Amino acid sequence: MTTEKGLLSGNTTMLILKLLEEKDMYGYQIIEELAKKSDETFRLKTGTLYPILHGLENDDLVISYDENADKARVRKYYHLTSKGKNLLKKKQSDWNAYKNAVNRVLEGGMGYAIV
Amino acid sequence: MTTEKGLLSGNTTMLILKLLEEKDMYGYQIIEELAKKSDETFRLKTGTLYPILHGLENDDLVISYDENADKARVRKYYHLTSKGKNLLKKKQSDWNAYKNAVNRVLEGGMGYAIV
DNA sequence: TTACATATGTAGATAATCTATCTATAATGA
DNA sequence: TCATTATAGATAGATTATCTACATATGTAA
Repeated sequence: MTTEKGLLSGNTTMLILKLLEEKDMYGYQIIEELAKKSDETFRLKTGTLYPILHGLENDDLVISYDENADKARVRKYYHLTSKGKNLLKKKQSDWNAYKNAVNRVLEGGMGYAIV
Repeated sequence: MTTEKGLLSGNTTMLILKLLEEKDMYGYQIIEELAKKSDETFRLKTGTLYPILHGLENDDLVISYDENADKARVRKYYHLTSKGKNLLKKKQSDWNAYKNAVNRVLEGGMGYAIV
């Protein structure tokens, strides 16, 4: 009944794409940057993020490449493709429409004027 | 891959409670009013709305009563309880925090200044 | 040597919403 | 009169998103 599961609900992909628009990042870094920028409101679980990244790569919205962090450790960086940029644009526009519609309902207005 | 299932994702209950805060309504009316106020952005499916209303009643967030629309037809009106009003307040505050966090990420800022 | 941070990953559970279907009556139009 | 649409409420089952929990492995600090 709590109803507030993950808070993110639906916009996770948009936020990930947005971060990758600014610069290439690896998974762990995405989690930390998103937490920082949202002031800890969003802290993705690995079980949420990695499957999403794999799905994005599978759909050619991002491409990945490996880079060595130190001798033994390898980081998997993700880069936004132009297809991914287009999806991001669409998702941002959807978000704005959604946000505005919620606000209209919460502001209790009439929807349209009765003349 | 569409990712945009219902658009509502998570805030349906808040929007229903908000409408009921203004006046008592029956299910069908909630669907129409929400569609009107959101300029058709949100048009709840009956399979979404009625289970939510039953859940709200079960949790004492709303109470229902029957009223005759005409000789044969009965409408089931829902009334927001004080418990429901409190939940609405909390959900509105959660929504604002969420919305602001998303906007912070989309505006591409730093989250906080490095001094 | 214990613990924590870094780093990636999968399996299974849960919750929210949707699709699809069902039952009825009233009103409208052909 | 017959078909369609609007009104009104409801449930079963599917889908999807995200979570919890686990698994693996290295580097670093206490």
